[in-house]
Amino acid sequence: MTSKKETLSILSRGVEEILREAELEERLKLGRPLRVKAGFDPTAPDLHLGHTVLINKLRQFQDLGHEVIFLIGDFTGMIGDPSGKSATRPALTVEEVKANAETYKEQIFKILDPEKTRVEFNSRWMNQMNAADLIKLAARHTVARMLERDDFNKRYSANQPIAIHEFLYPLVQGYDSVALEADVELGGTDQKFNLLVGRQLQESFGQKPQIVLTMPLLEGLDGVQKMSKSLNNYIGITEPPFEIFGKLMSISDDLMWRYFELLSLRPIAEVEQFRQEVAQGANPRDIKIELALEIIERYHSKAAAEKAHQEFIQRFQQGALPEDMPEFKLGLGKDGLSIGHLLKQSGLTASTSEAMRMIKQGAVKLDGEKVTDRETVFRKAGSFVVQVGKRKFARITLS
RNA sequence: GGAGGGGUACCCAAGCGGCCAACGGGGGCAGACUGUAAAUCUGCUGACUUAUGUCUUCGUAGGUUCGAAUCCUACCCCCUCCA
Repeated sequence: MTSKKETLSILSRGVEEILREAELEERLKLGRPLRVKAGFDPTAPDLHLGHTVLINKLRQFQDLGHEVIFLIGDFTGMIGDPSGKSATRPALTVEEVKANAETYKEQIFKILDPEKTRVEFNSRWMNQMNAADLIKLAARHTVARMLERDDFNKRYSANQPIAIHEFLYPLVQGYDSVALEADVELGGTDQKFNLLVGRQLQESFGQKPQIVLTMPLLEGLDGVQKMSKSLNNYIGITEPPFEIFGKLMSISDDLMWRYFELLSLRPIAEVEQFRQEVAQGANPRDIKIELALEIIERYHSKAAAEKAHQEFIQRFQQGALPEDMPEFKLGLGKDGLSIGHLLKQSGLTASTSEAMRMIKQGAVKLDGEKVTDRETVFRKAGSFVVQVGKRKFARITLS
């Protein structure tokens, strides 16, 4: 059995804010499993490591014996959200939501225990509501309080439009907590306001207000901006192991500690141990390898992690060629094939112009030999390996 | 409805008749250094069998001119102020 102090330290690891911590302590003392809820948008079922920060936290609750509710916001997803941000969210069909939900499950159960996870859809209770119910719900909150939310506030004072229904989203999310009688709700820091609406609504419905736990948004591979697909600074959990390995190895040492804190399930003491080793001169690279192994093992398998590690060593420490690389059979034609066209046709460069640039920069190798002559023309049949930069390879057969 | 400002390459942003394939910054890519680190330095960053060559690009469509991202006309879109 874990002691109360330990429990709290596990649960507060990496957390941005707990509202309110005293309440959490108190509720833990009740000795019953707490209902822990986290909501997910049904539009983007492709999880990356940034999303897993929150899910990891759910897992920690689960490990401590609490009940985790993975809530899919299909009701709101089916309405769509035409307002606010730059991109309009498209309304999803029932089928799409279902398909996305399945994908979600597949992915989250690599972290969560399916036996101990309750998956819910908020359409279950929201579809029961009629207009009068919704208005009654809306009556429980005020415009002034809505305007406290940062982005509403900014838009309001900047005279930018706020559609009425935008006020309804926090209400619906908050009502989810009422419907589920949640004890705890997790969310990203950007969700703080919505989570607090949940607290307030619960209170107004005579429930004990949920404890709100916000998780930081994970920095992406660049170490600065939040991890997101559109910024292309992410690691998807379904990516091939070797890719994940490589991406993790290329993060900065500073970022590595951040990732340990938020992505690793190792005890903090162990991470502290690593820190000390590095302080005493250990190569941070080797610690980074530990991180990469752990993460690949979770989303793939131990064997896959080992294999990625081996391949990494061979590729980058011993300079070996990758095991599989794309193969191309190209025709020589009457006048032979120029190097520029070869690179373009094999997809190693986007255009012959780019091919020429790459050669000029010394990035192109033929069987390990740097190509210096941009006008190289192949006239004889044969087979060889072409490399562009550090990562792009292809086996070419000319005939 | 009225007045004004603006739309330039992946993003920001100069240019306002020729020297503009378009300054500068960011991002990205490549090279050096390394631990595929990070940071730093250097180069590249429209396409075309690379050529002191051609073609396409500055919201869209036309026009003026030997010549336009730059001037004119129409249209579309965005922003600010007024009603």
